Amino acid sequence: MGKSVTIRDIAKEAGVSAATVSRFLNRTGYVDEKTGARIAAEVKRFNYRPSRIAQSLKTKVSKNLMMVVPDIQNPFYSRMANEMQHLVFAEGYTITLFDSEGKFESEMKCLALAESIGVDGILFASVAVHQSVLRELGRMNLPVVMINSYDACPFDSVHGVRNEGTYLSARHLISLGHRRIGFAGGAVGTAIAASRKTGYLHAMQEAGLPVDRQLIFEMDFNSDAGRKSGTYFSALHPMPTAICCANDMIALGLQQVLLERGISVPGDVSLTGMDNVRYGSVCSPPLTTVTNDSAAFAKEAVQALLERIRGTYTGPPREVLIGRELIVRGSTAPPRE
Amino acid sequence: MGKSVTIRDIAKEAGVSAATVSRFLNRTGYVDEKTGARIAAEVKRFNYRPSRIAQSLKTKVSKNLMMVVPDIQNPFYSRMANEMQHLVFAEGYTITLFDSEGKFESEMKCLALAESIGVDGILFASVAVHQSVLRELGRMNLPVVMINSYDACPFDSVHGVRNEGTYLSARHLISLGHRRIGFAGGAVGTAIAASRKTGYLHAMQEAGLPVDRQLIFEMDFNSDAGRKSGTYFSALHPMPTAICCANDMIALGLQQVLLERGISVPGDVSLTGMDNVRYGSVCSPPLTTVTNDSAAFAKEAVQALLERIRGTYTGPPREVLIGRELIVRGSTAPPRE
DNA sequence: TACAAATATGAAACCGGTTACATGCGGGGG
DNA sequence: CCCCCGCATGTAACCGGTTTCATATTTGTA
Repeated sequence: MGKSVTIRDIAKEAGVSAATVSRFLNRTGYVDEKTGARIAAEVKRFNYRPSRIAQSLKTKVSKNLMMVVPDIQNPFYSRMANEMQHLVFAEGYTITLFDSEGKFESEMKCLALAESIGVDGILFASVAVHQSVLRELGRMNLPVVMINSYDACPFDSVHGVRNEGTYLSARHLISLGHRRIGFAGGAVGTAIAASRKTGYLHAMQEAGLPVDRQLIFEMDFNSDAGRKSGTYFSALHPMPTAICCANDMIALGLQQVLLERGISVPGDVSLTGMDNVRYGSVCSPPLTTVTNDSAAFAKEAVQALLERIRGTYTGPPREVLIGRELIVRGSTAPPRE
Repeated sequence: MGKSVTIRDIAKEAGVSAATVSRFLNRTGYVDEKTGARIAAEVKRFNYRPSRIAQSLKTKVSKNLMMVVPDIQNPFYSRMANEMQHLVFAEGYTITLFDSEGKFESEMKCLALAESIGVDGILFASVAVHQSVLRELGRMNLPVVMINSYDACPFDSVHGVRNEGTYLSARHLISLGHRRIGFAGGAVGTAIAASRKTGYLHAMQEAGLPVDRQLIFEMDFNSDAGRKSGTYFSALHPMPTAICCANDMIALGLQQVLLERGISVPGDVSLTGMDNVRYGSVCSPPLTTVTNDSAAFAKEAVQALLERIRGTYTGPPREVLIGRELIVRGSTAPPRE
């Protein structure tokens, strides 16, 4: 940081007191037009910028938010981060980035950090919210918005409509005529993985289709897990004619294994993902998927948080649901007769 | 932020002065063991954390760095961001994220912001560094590390070996026996795009192969541009037997168009990318590419910056080069006879 | 034994803003 | 003519730490 020109320097140059400069800059209280012009000139001349740190100390408002994500490399979160940063910047806030890697110990550390650096609020995205995290958040008594965590919590939250994503993609497969539909799930034990599995089961039951436990393979939300599930499904026989994946990364990994083994997509097996990551549309065949509109998540979360911070809204916790949409691309087709 | 327990609260409870508490917590100056124990107990009891803001105001050290990236959604940068955040956190620093979208006006705004919030240093990644940005950075007199910007600058910098990436991939294509090799380039006018084109040209000339201007298509660093270049190249005849792309996103877009048109990869056309983004390995065929080790970028940049901040190094600007490696996967093969 | 050095602590100033309070001046209403 | 109010500005305290300086006690040593 180093030292820089202070409000008293400006005051001296303009021949007024620091209080007057402050009043002028913040448009709080009266200041003569002539005086203001002099101050403005000195501010410009010295390129003076008030120290946010000094301001924060006095006003107890840091204009800084903490953003916690489980994996900034995941396109869903990096998109969200991008959007959030721009939104809050427009409102004069900065964002301190913290990547928890989904580990609850890191989340705890990050809360301690948030407290010591003094943020005005927290945008908290987590795949599985631990009780002690909730307790700590409660104790801190800070505005918080929980993102994409399906666990119940006493804070404002924004997430996708529960179970909807895989419900939409599975229903799409069913409507194409598939009956033996597999499911490649995410990390067992997380609320989000459970929700995605439920969507699939719901679609199956609604259509009166039997659920074969052999056709369900659960592991994790990344492409490695997708490859493993590809190995699993391609060893089955008969293979399912379609596989509903809990997210795009799984689907991409799975697709790669199928293609390696000469199993055609969607000729032999149809595939659906979920999240609509950028790369799904660039693959061959491009992946049928369901949107998970991170920009909308960002917008709602930021808005809710700022309303809390500003006190515009003080009621009970609100839950914002982000709708989803099926995007049909090349990886799905009717089953071969 | 709101109000919280202060050092004087702790001091009062422990029956000492604030100065003693400060000395104890920072291990600066003498403090009796018994007294220390009492202080420690109160700190624990009240869950006291010193206010970073107050500390910063007095010490002029914010323990906060600004990270500027042109596109946090680009896997190269999100990986880098992830790595950087963890590295600096381990050293007690936080990161304020700023996404400039590659726009120089945003970069300027961000520097003003950096100055007012008072950061200890800047990790500055940019695809094309504008003169006024350099001037502003110079004026600010802050530790800076420039990342991946090939433009000359008076700061520490870390970037890939100039021209190396596409040189490696083009040479690989040549060694497979290709002679008509196309090039799909990035945004004309940026130093990085120029460097990648140069690598390709260098490999061609070294091998004594003619450079056909028809086989060079330059546009941008994303998959849309890749699709456009796919349209361009597939309309050519004869088509090149291989195309060297300036990055993976271009290659993925290009590959998609080729496959849509029934042009086989690598049967009809071999394809190389560059950056080794996660998704390249999941596509089919998986993409032959060149690493651009963002974790290494992060490590070197953070280390250089911290050395400047700590004054461990005070010499002239240093340039760290990150080596690259060819990764041969399924998208390249010898040309069909 | 006496004096210097080491140990232990507190008072108060300071960092750079904001803000409550005091003050002075000019004009309008009674 | 006096009083009160709106305007304009200054003084000083304050936010929560750190740090300098002073002071007191203990320890070490000549």
